[in-house]
Amino acid sequence: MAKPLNENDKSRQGWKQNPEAVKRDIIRVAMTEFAQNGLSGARVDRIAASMKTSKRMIYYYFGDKEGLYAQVLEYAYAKVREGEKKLSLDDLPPLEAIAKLVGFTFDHHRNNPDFLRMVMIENIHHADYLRRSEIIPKMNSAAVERLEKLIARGEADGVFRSGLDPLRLHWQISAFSVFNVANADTFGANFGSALFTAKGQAALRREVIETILAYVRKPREEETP
Amino acid sequence: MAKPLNENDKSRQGWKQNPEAVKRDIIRVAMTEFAQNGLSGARVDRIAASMKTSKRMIYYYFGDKEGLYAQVLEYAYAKVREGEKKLSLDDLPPLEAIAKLVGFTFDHHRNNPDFLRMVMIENIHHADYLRRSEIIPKMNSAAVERLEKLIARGEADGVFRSGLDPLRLHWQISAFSVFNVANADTFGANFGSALFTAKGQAALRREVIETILAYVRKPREEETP
Amino acid sequence: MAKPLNENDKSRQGWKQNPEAVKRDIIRVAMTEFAQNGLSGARVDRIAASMKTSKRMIYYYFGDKEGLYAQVLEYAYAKVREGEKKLSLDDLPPLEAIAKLVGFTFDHHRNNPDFLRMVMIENIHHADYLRRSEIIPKMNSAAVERLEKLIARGEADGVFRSGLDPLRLHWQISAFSVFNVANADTFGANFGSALFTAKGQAALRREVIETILAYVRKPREEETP
Amino acid sequence: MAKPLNENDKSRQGWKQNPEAVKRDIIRVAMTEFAQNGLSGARVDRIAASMKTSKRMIYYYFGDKEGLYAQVLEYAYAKVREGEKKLSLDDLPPLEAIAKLVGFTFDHHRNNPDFLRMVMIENIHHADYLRRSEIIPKMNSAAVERLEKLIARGEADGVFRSGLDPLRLHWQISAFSVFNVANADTFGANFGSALFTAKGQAALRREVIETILAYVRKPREEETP
DNA sequence: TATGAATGAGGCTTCATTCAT
DNA sequence: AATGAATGAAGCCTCATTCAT
Repeated sequence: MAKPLNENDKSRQGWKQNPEAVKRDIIRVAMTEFAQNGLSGARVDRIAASMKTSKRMIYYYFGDKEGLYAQVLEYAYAKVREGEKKLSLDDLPPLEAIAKLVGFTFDHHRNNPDFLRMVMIENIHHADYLRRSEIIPKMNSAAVERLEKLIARGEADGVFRSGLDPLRLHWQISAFSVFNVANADTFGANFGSALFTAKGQAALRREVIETILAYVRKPREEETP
Repeated sequence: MAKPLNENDKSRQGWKQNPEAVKRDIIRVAMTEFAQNGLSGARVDRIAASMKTSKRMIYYYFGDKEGLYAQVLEYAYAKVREGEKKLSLDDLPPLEAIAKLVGFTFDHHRNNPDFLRMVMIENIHHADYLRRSEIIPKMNSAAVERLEKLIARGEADGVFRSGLDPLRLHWQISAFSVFNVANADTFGANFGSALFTAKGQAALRREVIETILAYVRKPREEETP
Repeated sequence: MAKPLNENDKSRQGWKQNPEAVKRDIIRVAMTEFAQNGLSGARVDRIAASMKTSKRMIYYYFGDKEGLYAQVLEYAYAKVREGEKKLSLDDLPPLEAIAKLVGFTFDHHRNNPDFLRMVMIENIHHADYLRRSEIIPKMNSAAVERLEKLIARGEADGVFRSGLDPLRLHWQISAFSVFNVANADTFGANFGSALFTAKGQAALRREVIETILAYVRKPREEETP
Repeated sequence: MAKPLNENDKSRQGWKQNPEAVKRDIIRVAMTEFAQNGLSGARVDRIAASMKTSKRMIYYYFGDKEGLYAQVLEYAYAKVREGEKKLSLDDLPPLEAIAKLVGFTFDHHRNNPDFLRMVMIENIHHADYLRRSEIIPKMNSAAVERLEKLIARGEADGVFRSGLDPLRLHWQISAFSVFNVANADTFGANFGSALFTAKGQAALRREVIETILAYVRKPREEETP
C-alpha cells in the first residue's frame, strides 16, 4: 500500500533500503553492458545511467569495475545452470534422452546469448575471473554427471557405442551449441545468414542432433556377438 | 633504451624507406596486442613500444586504432586462409578425404590461436569490422566449395549419406575446431584441463573425426535398394 | 561481520548510554589515525572501522572531520600537559633541577610520539586549529612559569648565568626534545640510525643535558666580582 | 629574438618543446602546493592551474602524484644542499667557524621554509620517499664531514672540548635551526609570537650560537694539564 | 619520412557526509 | 541514541590522438 508500484520511477524510491534489490538491479544492467562491450569496453557511467540507483552504489557493493564484472559472471553462470535443471531425462529411452539433451542445450544457449557473450569475454581474459570464483566450479559437475548416468544406461541397454567418454561427449554437445551462438556474427558475415534464420536454425538443430546420435549409436558391427 | 646502430648489416635502417616492411611490422605487433586484449583493451602505446618504428607511424599508415584493427583482422584471415590452401583432398577416397579435412582443420585452428582470438573479438563486436572488409569475403568461398565437390564425389561413390549440405557440414567442422581453441580457457576452468593436454587433444581429435564420419557415412539401411 | 552479543559481561552494551565513553573511544582511535596520516590523509571510514560504535556517531558528536580533529588535538595536548605535572623540581638545587627538567622533557616527548606527530601536523596547517582552541592556551603557561621560578632561584644562588630568558630557554629545551622525535625519520634516513638506537639516544640525552647546562651555568669570568 | 620574452604568457608558447623547462616549471609550482598542503592535501588540479603547461604533462613526466612528490622532494634537498656549499669556514679560527656555521644554518633554514615543510611532510610519511631516493643520500655527507674537519682543528688548537662527536653536533645545530622554522606556528600559538619578530629572531640567533659555543668550548678545568 | 613532446576528453574511483528507519 | 544504506562532488589518472620540428 505504502510502497509505490512503479519501480521504474526514480523519484519513487520505494526500492531503497533494500540492498539485495539494489544489487540485483546493478547486476542486471551491468550484465547487458559487459556482454555488449566486454570488460574494458564497458563504461561504468553507462551502467550507472541505466540503473535505478546512483553510480556510487556500484563501488559500495562491488568495490570496483572488476568486482562487478566478477559478480556478473557468477550471476550469468548461476542463471544458466539453474535453467538446465529443468531438463529431466530419466524417463526416456537413452537415445531419445540424448536427442532431447542436445536439442535442449542447443535451444538453451540460443536463448541466453548474453551468457555466451560473457563466456567469450572470459576466454579473452583467459578465464581469469572464472577461475577466481568460488561458486562457479560447484555448478558445473551436474552436466557431466548427468551424461555419465545416461551413458551407463545406454550401454546397459545395448544401444550406445561402447567406450563413450562423458566429458568428451559433453564437449561435443557444447561445441555445437556454443559455436552456433558465439560465432553467429562472423559465420554469418563470412558465409551468409541462411543458417541463422528460423528455418536455418531448425535444420541445423536437427542435423546437430542427428550427428551426435550417429556417433553415440552402436554401429551394426557391434550388434552381433 | 638506445637503439643499436648495427642490428645486423642487412637490415640496418633497411626497413626504413620501405613502407610495406614498416606496415607489416606494425601489423605483426598489433595482432598480438589485439588478440590478447581485444579492441578496447589493446593499447596503442604498448603496440608502439614493441615496434621498431615510432607511434606516429601507426597513425600515418592506418589513420587510427580502428583502422589498424581492421587491417590486422584482414591480415589474420589472409594468413589462415593461405595456410588452408596447402591441403589437397582430390586424390583421396571421399571418406578418407573427410577425415583428413577434419583433422587438418582441427590442427590448423590449434596452430593459429591468435587468429581465433581475433575472430572471437570480432564476434564481440558483432562482426562489424569483418563486414566492412572488402577482401575477407573473397577468401571464404574456397572452404565451402571444396566441401561441395567432396560431397558430390562421396554421393556419386555411394559412400555418403544423401542430402548432405556443404555449408552445414562446414559449420559442424568449424564448430568443433573453433570451440576447441576459442573456449579452451573456460572449458578448462570449468571441467579440468584433461582434454587440453597432448594426450587429451589427440583423443579429442580422433573423436571429432569419428563423429563427422559417423554422420557423413551412408547408414546401412540406405545401402540396400 | 556480525557483532558478538556478549563481548564480555561487564561491558556488554555498557558503553552505550554513556556518551563520554563513546566520545573517548572515538578520540582515542582517531588520534592514531590522524597522527599517522595527517588531517587530509586520515580516513573517516578507517576511524569508524576501528571503533566500537558506528560512523554516524562521529558526526553526531563531532559535527565533521575537522571537528573531530580539533578535539583530538585538544585531547593530545591535555594528556601531555597532564603528564608534565608529575615533575617536581622545587626540592633540587637549580643546576640539578635544570638537568632533571631537560632529561624529563626529552623522555616525555620520546614517550608521546603521537602527540608530536599531531604537533607537526598542526604546523603543516599553520596552527589554525590550535589557535581556535579555547582550552589549549590555558595549559601552556605552566612550563614557562616553572622555568621562570627556577631561573630566579638559580640567579639568586649565583649558579646561573645572568639574564636568562625563560621563554627562550624553554624554546631551546623544546627544540632538542621535539626535533629528536619529530625529525627522527628524515634524520635517520639521511645520516643513519645510530643516534636512534637505545645507546645512541642515551648519549644524545646526556649531551643535550650537558649543552643546556653549559649554557645556563655561570661562566668562570662572572664568578669573581 | 624569435622567442618571446614574456614567459608568463601562456599563449606565447616558446617554452614548448623544452622538456627540462617544462619539468622545472611543474616542480616549482608543485613544491609550493606540496609544502603548503602535504602529499594527500595537495591537489593535482591546483598545481595544473598554476602551471604554464597542461595537467597531462604531470603524468607524462612524473607518472603520478607520488612520482611528482618524490621529484619535488629531491629538488628541495638539492636546492638547499647547493646553498650550503656557499659557506666556507676554513680560513676562520675554530670557535669563530662554529659561530659562523650555526648562524648560517639558522639563517639558511629560515630562508627556505618550503624545504622544511617538505621535510616535516616527509616525517609524517616516515621518510618513505626520501629513503627511496637515489640522489638525496649522496648530498648529505658534506655537512657532517665539514664538522669533522672543524672539530679536528678545534681540538688540535686546544680550544674545543675533547670527545666531540660530529654527528651529534650536527644534530644539535639542526635541532635549533629546524625547530625554529618547522614549529614556529605552534610555538607562536602556544607562547606568543615574540620570538618570531625580527628582534626576537635576532636574540634567538645569538642565544643559539652562544649555546653551541658554550658546549663546544673547552671548559676551564680541562685547560691545565 | 619520421619523431619526441604535448594534449582534451573522458575514464575509474574515493571522499566526507546525509538519509531513512 | 543509534545504524546500515546511500550519495554529490571531486579526486587521480589514462587514452587515443595531434603538434612542432
